[in-house]
Amino acid sequence: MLTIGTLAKRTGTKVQTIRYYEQIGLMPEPGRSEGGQRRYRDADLDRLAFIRHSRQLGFSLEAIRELLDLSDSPERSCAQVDAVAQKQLREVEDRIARLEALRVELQRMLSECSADRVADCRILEVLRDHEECLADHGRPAT
Amino acid sequence: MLTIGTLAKRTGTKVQTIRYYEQIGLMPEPGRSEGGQRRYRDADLDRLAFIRHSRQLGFSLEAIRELLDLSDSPERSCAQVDAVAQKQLREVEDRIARLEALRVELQRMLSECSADRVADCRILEVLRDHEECLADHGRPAT
DNA sequence: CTTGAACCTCTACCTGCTGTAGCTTGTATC
DNA sequence: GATACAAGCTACAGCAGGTAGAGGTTCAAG
Repeated sequence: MLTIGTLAKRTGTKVQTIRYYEQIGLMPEPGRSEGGQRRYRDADLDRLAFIRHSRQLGFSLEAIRELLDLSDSPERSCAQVDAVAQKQLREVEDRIARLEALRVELQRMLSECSADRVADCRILEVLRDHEECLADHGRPAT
Repeated sequence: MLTIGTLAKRTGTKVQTIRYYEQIGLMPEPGRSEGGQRRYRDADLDRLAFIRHSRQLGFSLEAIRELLDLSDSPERSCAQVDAVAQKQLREVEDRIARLEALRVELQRMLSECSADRVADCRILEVLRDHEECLADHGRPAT
């Protein structure tokens, strides 16, 4: 029987985060000690590790929920698992592309500014006037 | 005198967002009509455009606040402006690097899985076991 | 038996908005 | 002047994905 602190240490998660995952139904409600403290099994440790690792790969909690559900039915086709991962890959690629555009723009901005007074600062000028931008950055980059 | 809706349309911002910026002190409190509706000047439009454009380049509201403050003192050195932009560039580069690592990992995961049953799915295996990862992805990728 | 670390619940806060409810104002048309 | 309707107003709740703190209880070692 593992305490919440042990789980936290072994998976590199904060204690509060584990309780949060329980609250949103991502982790099951564990058993309790006499005094009411959470007591976990090894299976819970595995599940939490899965969640954390998926988070590190950028999956949303919703996607992780889906992956966990899928992995509970081992006889089903893994096409759905594939689809979830593909979607995640596309999202990551998207984000990279958008950030890349920002990077180029920021670099250009910085390289252009050689003024020393704020009044002549090219950076501020570019920020003031979208027209001076070459990049197409419609959405904020998340 | 411009209404909030006009400002919204011209800058591609939602009306609520403008009110939110006012609430957090990023936009000044504008004058009001007899009936209490906000009425803006052209300077407000410029300021909002600056904010929105900076947001599109990924600057945080805190950074934007700083940039706006700096641009209010045109005689000062623009070194600080430069510093803010540099920091933003570094953050973007960081995020790109982390996402790039994720991309590689996700791609590898996907290419390895040729099972059709969930039970044999490589993707789920990799997610279960961090050790199977080559990439070093300590933090979630934001 | 006492100490002190670790646990408990509950609530609020973070960023950067977005949406809704319920009401008021402004303006164009008749 | 009456009326219709868009657009404005305030206030509050909610999103992701947690994090922090208050104030109190339990567990395990010595």
